[in-house]
Amino acid sequence: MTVREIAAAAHVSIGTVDRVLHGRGRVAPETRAKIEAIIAETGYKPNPIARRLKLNKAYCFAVLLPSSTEDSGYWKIVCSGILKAAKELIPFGITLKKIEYNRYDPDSLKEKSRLILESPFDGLLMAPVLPEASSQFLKLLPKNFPVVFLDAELPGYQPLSRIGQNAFQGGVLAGRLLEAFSVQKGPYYVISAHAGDFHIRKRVDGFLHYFQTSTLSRNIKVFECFDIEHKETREAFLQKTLKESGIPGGVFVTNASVYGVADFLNRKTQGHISVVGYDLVPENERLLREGLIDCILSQRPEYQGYEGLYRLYDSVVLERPTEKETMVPIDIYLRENLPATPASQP
Amino acid sequence: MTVREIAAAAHVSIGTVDRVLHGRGRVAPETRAKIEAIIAETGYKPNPIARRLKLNKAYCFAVLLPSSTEDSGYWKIVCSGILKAAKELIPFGITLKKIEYNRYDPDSLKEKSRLILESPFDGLLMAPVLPEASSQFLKLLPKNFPVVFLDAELPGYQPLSRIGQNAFQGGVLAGRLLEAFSVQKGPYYVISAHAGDFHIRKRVDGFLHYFQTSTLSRNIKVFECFDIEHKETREAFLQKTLKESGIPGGVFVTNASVYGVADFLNRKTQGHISVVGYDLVPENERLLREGLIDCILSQRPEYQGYEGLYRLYDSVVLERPTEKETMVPIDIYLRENLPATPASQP
DNA sequence: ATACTATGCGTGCACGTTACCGCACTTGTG
DNA sequence: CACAAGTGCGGTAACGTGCACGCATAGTAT
Repeated sequence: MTVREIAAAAHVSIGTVDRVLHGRGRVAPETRAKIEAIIAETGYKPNPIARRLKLNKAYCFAVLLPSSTEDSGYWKIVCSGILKAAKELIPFGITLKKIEYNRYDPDSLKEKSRLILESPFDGLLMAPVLPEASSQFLKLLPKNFPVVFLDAELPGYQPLSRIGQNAFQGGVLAGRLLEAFSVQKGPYYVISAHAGDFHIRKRVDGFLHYFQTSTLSRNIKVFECFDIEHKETREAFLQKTLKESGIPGGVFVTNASVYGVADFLNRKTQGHISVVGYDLVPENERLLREGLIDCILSQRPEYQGYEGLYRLYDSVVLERPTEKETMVPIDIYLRENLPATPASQP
Repeated sequence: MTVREIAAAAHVSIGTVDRVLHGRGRVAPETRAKIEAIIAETGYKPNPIARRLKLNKAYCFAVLLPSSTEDSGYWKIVCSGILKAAKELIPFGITLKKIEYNRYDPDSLKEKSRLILESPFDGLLMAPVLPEASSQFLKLLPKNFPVVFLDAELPGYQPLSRIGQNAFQGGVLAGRLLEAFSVQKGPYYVISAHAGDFHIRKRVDGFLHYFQTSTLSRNIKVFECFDIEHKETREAFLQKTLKESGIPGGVFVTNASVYGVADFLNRKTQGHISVVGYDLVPENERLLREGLIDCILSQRPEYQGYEGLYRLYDSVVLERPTEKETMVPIDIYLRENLPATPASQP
């Protein structure tokens, strides 16, 4: 079905059909009704290809993520997914305006926000890990501006779409896996960075919940380590913790910084302490392969980035309805299912 | 960059540029050289949107899968992914010709192949689970005809693309997980259906390999159960096996039929026997939730179908290069990370 | 000299949509 | 009655590509 066919069926010109379709200009009520009837009846949808060709508009999407080097390289993986999608979308007129901020510094986000607002853009892909600064920034955007959230959420703000994970359930699963893989059952330590983050808190809650509901009763201690990515700080913290609280049967680290903890615990102490952590960043993958980490939970960061940009494209360019919220499955990685492991036997 | 711009730069008309681009008609050598230089220099790529609009060709892709009801509904999930992609691709002129065959009957595949060949099609998406019949069918297609394989592979045939999993590694992982989750360590039974299938054999090999290389020495027995999807046959087989070989500490079922085994073992016998199996079909999901199955390995069937159709689209319609082989990660599902589990706490 | 062919290239239409211009005709106003 | 303003609608030029038709010019044969 084309505008031309509709025009023929209604005995009018395509110009008139166009006016009905786009609500511009004036059309006699009866003509309008006739055309609308034909449109409804035939289920006409404008050909997106012709549409794109004619409009020939370039779209610019802003991408606002924490720095690639932060969170142990987690955001770099998200970014690679975004760039993969962006590359595919080049012929369709999509360009990116990518800006990184410092996730430890709300002022950095504010500054970068200003930078973003300087030039116009048609959609925003962001990870709202700094709730307040993010909220403030979003207030500056027009109402219903297309925004896609990755990873985190922002209570009170309803974006076009959100891609993330059930963090509470991730914590529950971490509990289950730590219990399954640890040789010495408890005590378990939870080591948490970014404890202010909404979804990090949820992970801790989930972990505790697992041991509260199961018949197992384990001694669990929750610690918070500031600046966990900094080696000296981290090791001093671990040293102190082990000294004061003793050696645990297992440890759950709530984010991608688990490799530093596992490295310290399983290289510097005797025996093996089971370690479960989050996110398959390269360092974690290495330690998992070496057996210093037992298990990594993951939230498909590359997929999140890739899919996130496509959501914007679908919604803004193709004007298709998009899923409001997608929960990414919680992936479990052991040494045995690391991606691209050269199989021991082909 | 457009043909018109190239034409202007070379001081010729777009017709001449077109002849150079498509190698049709005659062009003076020096004119050709000049145009080719400009093309190379500017990295001109025809606008895929304008191209599609002009060509306005309808494409038909054939889909050849085992019946949706076979393999405990596994193929239905694959299919849902394919249909999701097909729906998205409707505005781009893609239609499907979907034909199911009986995976237990090579003659059925032969018959359906004939049916497919009756009308023309531009690409083929298939799961070559019946190696010989599949090979014979593929011989009838033109050389370099675009074919995408899902799930299985066909030694000796190089398709446009293949999406599948490292089956051997899946078996290794199954060994690791059964060992982790079983209360009573061994003996372990492997129950295998479709033992003739290439990748099912690989799973068994991987499982055995895990216990050969690890320091654990477990008693492992491999059984084959024909017609495992049929309840009476299955239960008779299990009855007999338990009687002759005793109660195992854990069981690995090499395909989606694991729910029937788990149901029998953990509902009809005392205590809990750990069960690890393959593929998150609805029945397996239910038993995992109920705790009768401990762990399910999965190969993202929906993604495989979705991605498979997009590979054909990318290659045939957009004429983009496609990845030759993609290994899907081996997903691990426990009760705690089942998709869309309503979280115990929001 | 005329007719004919080969060569190299320009031109125009089509794909379906959008956006705008402006023509007829009606109605209002003095 | 003249003129202006308002109303409804037709026509058409792009967007960039693909494809076919056909026009000049030059070379060759009759």
